[in-house]
Amino acid sequence: MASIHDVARVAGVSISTVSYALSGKRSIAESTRLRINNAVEQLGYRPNAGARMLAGTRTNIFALTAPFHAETYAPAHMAFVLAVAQAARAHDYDVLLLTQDEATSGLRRVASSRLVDGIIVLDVAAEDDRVGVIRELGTPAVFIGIPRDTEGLVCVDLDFEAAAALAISRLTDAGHRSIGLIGHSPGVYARGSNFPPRFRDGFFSAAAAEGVATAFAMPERDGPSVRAALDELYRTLPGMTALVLHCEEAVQAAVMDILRERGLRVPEDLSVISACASFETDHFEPALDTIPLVAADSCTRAVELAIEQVAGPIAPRVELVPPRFLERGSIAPPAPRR
Amino acid sequence: MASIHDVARVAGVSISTVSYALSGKRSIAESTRLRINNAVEQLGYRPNAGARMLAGTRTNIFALTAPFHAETYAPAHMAFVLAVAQAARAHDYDVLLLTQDEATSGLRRVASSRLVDGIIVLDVAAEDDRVGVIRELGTPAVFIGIPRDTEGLVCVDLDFEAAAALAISRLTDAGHRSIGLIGHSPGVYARGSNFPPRFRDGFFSAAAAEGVATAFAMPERDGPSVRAALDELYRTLPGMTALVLHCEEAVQAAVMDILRERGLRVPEDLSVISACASFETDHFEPALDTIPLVAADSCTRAVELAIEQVAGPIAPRVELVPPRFLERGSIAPPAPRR
DNA sequence: CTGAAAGCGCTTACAG
DNA sequence: CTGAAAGCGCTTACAG
Repeated sequence: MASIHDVARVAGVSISTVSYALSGKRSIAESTRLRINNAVEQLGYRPNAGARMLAGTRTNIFALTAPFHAETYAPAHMAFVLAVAQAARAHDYDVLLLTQDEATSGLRRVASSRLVDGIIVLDVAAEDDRVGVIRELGTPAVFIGIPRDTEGLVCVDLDFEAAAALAISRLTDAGHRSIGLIGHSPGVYARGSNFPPRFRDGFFSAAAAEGVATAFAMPERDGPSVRAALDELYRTLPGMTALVLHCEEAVQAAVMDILRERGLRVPEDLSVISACASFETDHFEPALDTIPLVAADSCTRAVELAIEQVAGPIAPRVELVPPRFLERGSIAPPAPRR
Repeated sequence: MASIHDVARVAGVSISTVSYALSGKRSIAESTRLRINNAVEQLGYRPNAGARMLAGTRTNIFALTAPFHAETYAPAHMAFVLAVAQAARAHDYDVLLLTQDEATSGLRRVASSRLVDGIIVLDVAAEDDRVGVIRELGTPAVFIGIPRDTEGLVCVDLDFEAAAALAISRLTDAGHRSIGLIGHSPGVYARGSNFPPRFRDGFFSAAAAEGVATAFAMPERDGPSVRAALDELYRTLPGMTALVLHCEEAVQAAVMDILRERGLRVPEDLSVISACASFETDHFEPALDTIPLVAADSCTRAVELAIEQVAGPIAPRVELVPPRFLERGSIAPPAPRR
């Protein structure tokens, strides 16, 4: 494997000139740069990663801690993992994957061995063991999600409260006064994941502010459970004219199937919004108005903030990404009572 | 951050003794070892990762190339990614995640910069660009999956052909002579992923060898498409008494729903086997006999083979993991024709 | 059982 | 615009 000495010899310069030419950290005569580039090309030279880490001030690796539990919804989880990896690569960073059985010890290990420059934290729980470890380590870190105590932390996330309020306001604008919410399974809330309660609470408080009647159900992902959830909503809210879905793709699909099966038309008989889903919602029949959870939005910003921290300390903060609304025609004025 | 020199000073020994004490590569007097361990503890010493990479012969990092496409089934993909990460950690290896937009260039980058000791390849296509790059690089690599041309490669995978044959033989043992197969969506086969055709072809050839009548359908994941697939199977195979499912969880769930809805009892009216699924199948009603795709099996073995290769070249090979059968009572003798 | 020293391949002040 | 050299923090022959 060619080293920087080989390149220097072939190009007829010193190794420091090669290093500076490649890093761009000082100006190099055009002719010199050309000879160096030719030598690099000819030898297939790539700087040794270990030597760079040791001599330089950074490793160009971020740790990604993304615990995966029984309740984790794989497609959304995957979308965030990939979005982090892609955002990192855009800044010449690689991503080291840490698993849940090493959640806190893995952070200690990679940070104190200087294997990584910083940490991106996914799947944040309200009470999250990783918070304490990261405070203690002092390593640059960004949370994608919001723990209960954000003291001293840098956090980025979709504004789930605002997303819920946006759903409510779109529906009230159309005249709806009785709105149901289908959330995740009870296990997801019990697990302590940070965003489902944020959406739920945002939903209830926005609805209360508007004086709107609400009902809430948390089905499991099987058909019978979804059917029961819909029954429950109609029972507690007989005049329900609109429905907000904040749940997995399979559950949303099941809801649409069941509505169709019962002859309930969307939006004529029921207006429906899909909120904070990380999957496409335009293949539903009909396509649903959606407030998307765009993994790339939060992850791109998280990587930027991590890189800022590598350069030097920044002020702790909680950055909320404003929700967007994609209109597809699944909202209509409420039908007269049947 | 404490260095090996600090440890040596506190313990009153040379740095080489510290290094050997920690690596266990030569015997150390009990009293010396104790002083060193105390110093390590007291200083919170962790060897610098970059220095180890540079001075040592290995980085203790594997690259994991796991491209993710529109057709990728996230839960299975995730299961394999995690299984690789866990298996790697069990051997003190970390995992660097490579994304699809850098599939081949990323391999070149991490291998020739000596950032990783080897490569684990997931989501292998029959014709896979990564095969050529890996042959050319000569870096230790293990494919989890089997490309068309395995010349010079080390591959591990579940024996999908044997799994299909096992499904057929269990059903023929019970007396079935007309067996349907519900496979993945056509896009999965078109994408060139290696295992779906292996299962399908194994199914057809085992059935042919037994003189069994077959039918095959490839639904999309929506309810209507699954319904149509079942209709198609019953139309082409009116005497169908058994069904093999080799498809996503949502599709398997939909099949069970539709059977129930049509009053078809499992196993009394139809025997069903779930084959090569990486998710649990015991929550179905009834629980299904299953030939599981156990991510940990292939991934553990893949990591072992990668580590062997780091120590020195090994013979190219294709290792097939034999399928297992989990009996749960969803097979019965065929019912008399209705 | 232990130590002194070379060397891994870079980066970056220091010097001109 | 360029070079000689120190140093990053380890591992590992070499020597005793």
